[in-house]
Amino acid sequence: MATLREVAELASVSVATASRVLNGSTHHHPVSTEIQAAVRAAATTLGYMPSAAARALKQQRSRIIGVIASDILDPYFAELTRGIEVEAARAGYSTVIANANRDPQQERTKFRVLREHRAQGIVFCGSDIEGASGTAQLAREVNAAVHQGTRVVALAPRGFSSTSIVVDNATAAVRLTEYLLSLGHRDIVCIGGIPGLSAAEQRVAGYRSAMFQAGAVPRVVAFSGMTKDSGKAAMAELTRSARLPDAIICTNDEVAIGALAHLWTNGYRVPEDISVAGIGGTRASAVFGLTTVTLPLTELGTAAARFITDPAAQPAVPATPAAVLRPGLTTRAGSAEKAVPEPHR
Amino acid sequence: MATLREVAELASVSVATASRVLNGSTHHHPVSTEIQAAVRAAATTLGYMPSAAARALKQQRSRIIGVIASDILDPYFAELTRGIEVEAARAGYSTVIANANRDPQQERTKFRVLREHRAQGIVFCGSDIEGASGTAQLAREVNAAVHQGTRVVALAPRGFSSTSIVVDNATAAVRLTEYLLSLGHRDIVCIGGIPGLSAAEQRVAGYRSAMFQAGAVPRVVAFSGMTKDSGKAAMAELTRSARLPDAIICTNDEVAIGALAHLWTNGYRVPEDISVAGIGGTRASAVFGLTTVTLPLTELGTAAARFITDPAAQPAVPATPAAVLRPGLTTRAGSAEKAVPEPHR
DNA sequence: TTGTACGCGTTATCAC
DNA sequence: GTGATAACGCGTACAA
Repeated sequence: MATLREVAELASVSVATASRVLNGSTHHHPVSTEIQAAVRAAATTLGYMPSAAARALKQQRSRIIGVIASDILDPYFAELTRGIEVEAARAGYSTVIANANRDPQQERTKFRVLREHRAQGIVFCGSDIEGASGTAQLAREVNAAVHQGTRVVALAPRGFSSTSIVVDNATAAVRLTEYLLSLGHRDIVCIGGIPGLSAAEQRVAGYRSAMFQAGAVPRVVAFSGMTKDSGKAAMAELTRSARLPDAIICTNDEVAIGALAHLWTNGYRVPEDISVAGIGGTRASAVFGLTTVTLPLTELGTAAARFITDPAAQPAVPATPAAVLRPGLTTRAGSAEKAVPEPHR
Repeated sequence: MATLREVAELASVSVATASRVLNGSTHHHPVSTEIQAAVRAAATTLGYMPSAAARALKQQRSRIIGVIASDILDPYFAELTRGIEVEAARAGYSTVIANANRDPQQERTKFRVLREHRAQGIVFCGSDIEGASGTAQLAREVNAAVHQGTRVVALAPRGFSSTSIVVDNATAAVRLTEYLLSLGHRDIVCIGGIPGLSAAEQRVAGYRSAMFQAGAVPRVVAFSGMTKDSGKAAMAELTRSARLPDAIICTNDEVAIGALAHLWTNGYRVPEDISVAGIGGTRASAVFGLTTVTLPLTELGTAAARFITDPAAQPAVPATPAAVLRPGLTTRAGSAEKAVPEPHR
């Protein structure tokens, strides 16, 4: 690939001039029109493309935002990622997305690579798994990086000392459970998600506390995953048992959609036979008319990106946008059929 | 961030020695055990992290694979991306994923950024939109890059001269249509997708030709998008019309799932009232038991990544894996209820 | 076994 | 307005 030097030679000017024309501040450092034309022509014929590596080396910064997504196949993270990406592009930054497959070891690797590339900031999408092999080491490494000045943002509960922009998962689950109780449901079962996953645990805890509060008996099943597949499997298990519960609360929308898939493809009617609800508010949930708590995914991503790109926002941590209960078609219609804003923090 | 020089100074050795220790070329260039320990200790205390920029500049290669995804929210591309990423990581490469939002202008921008970073190869996930503003320019730029030696792989039909690993969309649609006809359906409607999108057009063309072949009348509706939302909207439109068709063929799984969402949430029974089929074979399609043509997404991604990471595969273009018809629960059970392998190319 | 010195492509600081 | 030239951090011939 052609270098600046070659362009300069072809245009019979110095590299400095070529640099000024092609990458630089012609405004602060005027170059005559003819020479500008000559340089541009040379660049075109040579197919010149500036080297990001050389520029980063010289300027000591990268204009790169690193994103470590727990599972890029989960629309929850895909939407977060998209929010980050849009805002980053607006500010002239490139986004590097790395998929960690919910594996702390992979998170560590990706984190290291991103740091080697001198990413200006690194965003973690997805919470940690307590006790998983590598979680503690990752936390140590992140803490060290933060201490060194790297900007790290967590968009989910994390056991390290980064900036965090996190919704209140427990409260979201409480509101959702209260809503289902208000519809007259008592036998409400919760499908659990991944054991140890902080966000899931918080949601389950919220469900439990709301059930206790109402004098109802909580029942949590199927700590098996956060995907449609695991939701479907959990629902299949439940339908095999003697009596169907009144309602199902799932730790996220994907699990809920998986549960719906099982019910629909097996002749059950929702919500007549059973109510189903999720947490997240992904686009998919809207398509299925799922009752859920919408978390402001795009806004979370935007806030994270802005925190990294905006040098002025140095100490200020962006406020967490509110989660909102969105009643849908998958729960029996009730009297409390209105959106309940949930401010917090 | 600490540099190699600082590490060397702290360990009282030369930068050359420090480099040898920290980059593991110790095998070809032995360093005494004590000095190794000293260097490593210094690196740890200083929190040394090698600069990818400096290394790339020196070594003239990046170990980066760039991926330009048409729509990261579409699981089709997410699965492709994941396939690329896994194989890339296996070979010690980092994957940079860029989302183009189906916009040729954004594709151009991302492509340029990836080239500036001297990505060793760039993979396009998603086909082009004929006639869209920017498509022609993008093609010109890609052709120039290819001509210059950049490895570009397209995983969907594209109007430029890159390597391409593409499934035969037309044949996939033909097989699917023939299958529905074999079930006794005659009034089969096709939901079209995005106008001008090559992959969608090819699939629609396959549907049309199979219908003509059987003496049936093709009807294509709703060229509005490739998302669940657009599938749902198209289905809503169809259910408003006088008579429901026998079956629906959708250009991709997302649209089909959107159609199913409308049917299920409005009391229709599938496949009793109407059959629905998609193309793609994403995980989501399996969860819903959708009849579809499975395209080997992971394999496509793997092949693309391997083509880029493996220098030996210089001229050889990987063979395209086969697409397979997968009858599901969303089409009336018939006599031809077996998977039909579809070899091609 | 260890050290010296050069260059990768770019930008910034000078001088002219 | 334009041109030399010195870094930026690293890897690697080559020398010792």
